[in-house]
Amino acid sequence: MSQKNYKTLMHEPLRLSLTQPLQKALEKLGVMVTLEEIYAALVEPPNADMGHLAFGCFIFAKTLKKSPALVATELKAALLAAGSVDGVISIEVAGPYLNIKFNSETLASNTVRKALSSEMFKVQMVSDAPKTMIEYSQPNTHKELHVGHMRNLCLGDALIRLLRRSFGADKIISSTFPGDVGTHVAKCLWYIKNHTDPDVLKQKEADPLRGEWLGRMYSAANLKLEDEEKIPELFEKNKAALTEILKQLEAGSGEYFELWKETREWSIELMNKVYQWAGVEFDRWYWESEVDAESVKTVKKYFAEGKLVESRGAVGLDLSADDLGFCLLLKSDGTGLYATKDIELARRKFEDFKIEKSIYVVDLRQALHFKQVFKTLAHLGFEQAQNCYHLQYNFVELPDGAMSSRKGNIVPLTTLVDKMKLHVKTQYLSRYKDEWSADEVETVADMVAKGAIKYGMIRQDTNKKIVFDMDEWLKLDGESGPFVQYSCARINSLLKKFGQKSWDFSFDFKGELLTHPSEVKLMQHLMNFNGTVLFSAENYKPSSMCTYLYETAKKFNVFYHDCSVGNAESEELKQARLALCAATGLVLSHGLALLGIPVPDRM
RNA sequence: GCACUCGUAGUUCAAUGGAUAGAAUAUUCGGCUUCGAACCGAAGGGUUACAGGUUCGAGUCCUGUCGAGUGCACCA
Repeated sequence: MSQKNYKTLMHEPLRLSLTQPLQKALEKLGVMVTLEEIYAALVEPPNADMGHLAFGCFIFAKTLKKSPALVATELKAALLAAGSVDGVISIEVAGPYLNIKFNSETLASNTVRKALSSEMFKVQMVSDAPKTMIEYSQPNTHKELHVGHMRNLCLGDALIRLLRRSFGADKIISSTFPGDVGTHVAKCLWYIKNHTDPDVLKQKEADPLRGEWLGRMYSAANLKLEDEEKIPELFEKNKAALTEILKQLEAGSGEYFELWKETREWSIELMNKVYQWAGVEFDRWYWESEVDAESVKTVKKYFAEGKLVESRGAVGLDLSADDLGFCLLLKSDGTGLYATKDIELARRKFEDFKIEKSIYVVDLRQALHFKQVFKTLAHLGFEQAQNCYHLQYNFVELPDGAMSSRKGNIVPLTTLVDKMKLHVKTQYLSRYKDEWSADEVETVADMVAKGAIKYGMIRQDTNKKIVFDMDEWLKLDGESGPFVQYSCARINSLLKKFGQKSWDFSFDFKGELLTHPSEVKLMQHLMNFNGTVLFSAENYKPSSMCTYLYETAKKFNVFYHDCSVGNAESEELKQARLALCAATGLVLSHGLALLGIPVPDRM
């Protein structure tokens, strides 16, 4: 991982409230520790019955030459001797830990009230954040988008949102790098010109699904070419044809260039359609066709400056000292490669946006490629190279093996979305068919489908592959996006039932109201919202956010089961519980928004 | 051959070097005349692949072994 070149701030109020008393007590024991170190050592106990926060005494054991358990005992005594800490009702020694409990009023005013006032969602968590670009979604034109692309898209989008919240929106720039040139394009165009009825092509010009059709033509082209490969005569003929197409594309003229210009748009339409559905926007689109020619010039310039070497008639950089082999940048025929383009692209990113940090969301097959590129960039004198990071993720596979648009055995994105929506409508929303308008059913089905697909793509650690099984994906019980959305819908209907128009209302917490264990556990968990956001962003792990939201929803459902709002013992308690519901709703909806998942009013 | 990633319950997955390794799913049992059952509760299910090492402490870090996947010079 790249080095940390920013400062994290102490942002969580309850932890913060303990840092000074702990620092003073530790000072009495003869240990000097910064507030930041204490803040970092305040962790969550294994369960809320033990305490709401725990302080581990391991780090001082060595300096004091005492066992951590003894330090804990002495620290408790020192804390008590200094007087009571605001809001703290008990401090228990449990082995090396100090388990600390707060009263409900303190818990509530630092979680529920801060959520209701929106303060929780605005607090600054980082200072001096580096200007960072995240590149994600690098689809090829002339190929169909499938569920594998979705993992990249969901991951990248969630990361952008989490980073913007944690580091500041103005520091984060999103970009995409679609592949609109290359042999895959040539193959597709070859097939259309030579093996498709011109009338069909004409018809496609008016077909809203022409982007999808183009992708299928690419698969057909591959099958055809593989088929004809066996016949030497045809093999040579096709090879010559593809070379001619590539030549026309490079020259920027000819019938294939014209066809490329038109069909390229069809693919872009499809991309835009998907991005719009997913709620994804890019600050900058870098096209492969745009850096292609320039990248060769750039590399030639570096070669002329003596920064690159010649080897076996080609140009590149020998990285064998770093166990990275040879980074090839100019083929012996003088043309560039993938790495050539990435060098030029990186240069532009650094210079166009003055970024200090660059993240690439690309699958793990490119691990060596990016190591070579980053090393080469460093060699060429780019200081930012040390802050380049390849966020790799594993593929989405089918139960019977890898997906390949070349072979045509893919699950198109549209198929997954359509099946998911249909499933939600028939299995769940059909019960409202007399109550809801058809429009609402459609809108809600779409939102729930988004919740299921995005959550499913993000929840898993990036290094683990996802085996895509449609039947499994359609099961929406248990840990899933819709589970979290459902909890929001429940909260919404509760608030409506008891007269609150929205989740935004204020409530003044006084006295011990939310004391039921399920209420306390829920509040204790709400306390960790920002910490989880920051953790997810810093470690590029949107999956942690999924887990957090699932647990929040789970704890809410337990509270909902255990504590009645309508039949609360007093009006005060009822209001307090409503406030807790509303705060939970806000945390869930803000959290889902950070994953790009919408929240339906009801479902 | 070398490099990278992974190996945790029947299955799919969690777990900043920290307390008794947690969820979901499947199985079995229980809970709607009740604020939404897309929910809640209970039970069983584990030698964290294996062997060493580092330390107060290892699923996590290091070394080795085994297994799975992916890369490794003119494709992107």
